[in-house]
Amino acid sequence: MRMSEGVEWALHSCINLAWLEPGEAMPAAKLAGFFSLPAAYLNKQLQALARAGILTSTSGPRGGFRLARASEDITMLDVVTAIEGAEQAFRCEEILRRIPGDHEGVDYRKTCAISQSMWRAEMAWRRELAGQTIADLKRTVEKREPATPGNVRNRFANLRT
Amino acid sequence: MRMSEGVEWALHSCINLAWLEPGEAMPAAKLAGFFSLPAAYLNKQLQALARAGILTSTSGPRGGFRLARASEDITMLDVVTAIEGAEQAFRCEEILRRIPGDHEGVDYRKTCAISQSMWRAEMAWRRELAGQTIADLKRTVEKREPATPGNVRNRFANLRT
DNA sequence: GTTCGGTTACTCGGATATGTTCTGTCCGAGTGGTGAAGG
DNA sequence: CCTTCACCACTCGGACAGAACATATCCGAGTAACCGAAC
Repeated sequence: MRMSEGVEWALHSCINLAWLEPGEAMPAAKLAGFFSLPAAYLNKQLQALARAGILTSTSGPRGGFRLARASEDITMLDVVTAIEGAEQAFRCEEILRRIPGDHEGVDYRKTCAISQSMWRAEMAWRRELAGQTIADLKRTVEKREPATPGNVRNRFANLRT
Repeated sequence: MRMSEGVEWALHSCINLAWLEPGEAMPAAKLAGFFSLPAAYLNKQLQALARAGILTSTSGPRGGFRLARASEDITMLDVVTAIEGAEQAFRCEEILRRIPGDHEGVDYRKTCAISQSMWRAEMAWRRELAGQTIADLKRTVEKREPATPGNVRNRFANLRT
């Protein structure tokens, strides 16, 4: 069970976008250059965020990506779900159904004790992620390193390509 | 992010083992036959549980697998960890380190705000799983369907191969 | 000076390869039971 | 009848393929800025 590395990239990029001027767009190539990431692949992750309604994309010169809504309204869970998909990590295959007998009208994904416990655990995980927004992360960093927003904007301005 | 299907198999098999006579061993082929699973592949998962100290294995006739300790002392987290490995799902690649500057003595896996939040979420997930033992699952099923332990033993007795 | 239109550079978006992990299969090493032979 | 021993079926354990997914790359469609010419 391994989470895609794209989640880390997406979260960092969202925070960086939150530090830009409101309405300012940043192309994927620059967002990738910030962390020396492969541009085309980060682009793919950002597309997923756009499809999920977290970012909006603009084509052409001075285009790029920007946050589709306030950073207070984007949770970490939103980003994780956009990249990883909405499905649970544990997917009950209902192997109980493979025992001979009557399984009519039974959904073991809901009734199997194992499935229920796994679901509870996953909900606890989601609850934690849903309780943390991009704005929260931003605030945490700014409190520790107040110079960060300025540094980020500077680095973007000086990035070649 | 997808959890191995082997986790589901392993948990169901552990519960089945808990319903056997104390000290009774069950070969992988029968444990697999119970759910019509591929025997060799389930065997592989059970080997992982044995390596983790959850099961003990015996070779030769009348051999097989049995629980290495009381079902009260085997948590769902133990089983998940045995199959999936001990590593976190989210693995911080420390992309912050790829920004020019001084990163001497900094471990972003511990200090990065994103990594910390992901870690908290994962701990919440683990806490849930660690709070549920095989004995708990067993009790839940027995309460709903008291005939299950007998049915399971019967099915094992009548299984060919 | 203003407007219009063509050109151009830029950006996203999806289609296409490559590598890694999960899934599934196979066969050999070791083990304990079993049964026949001998005392 | 009891003991001994060789044989054999059984079981795990790890080595070996195939499928699915994540990673990485490339190129085309569309768009907005820009520049020059005409009015």
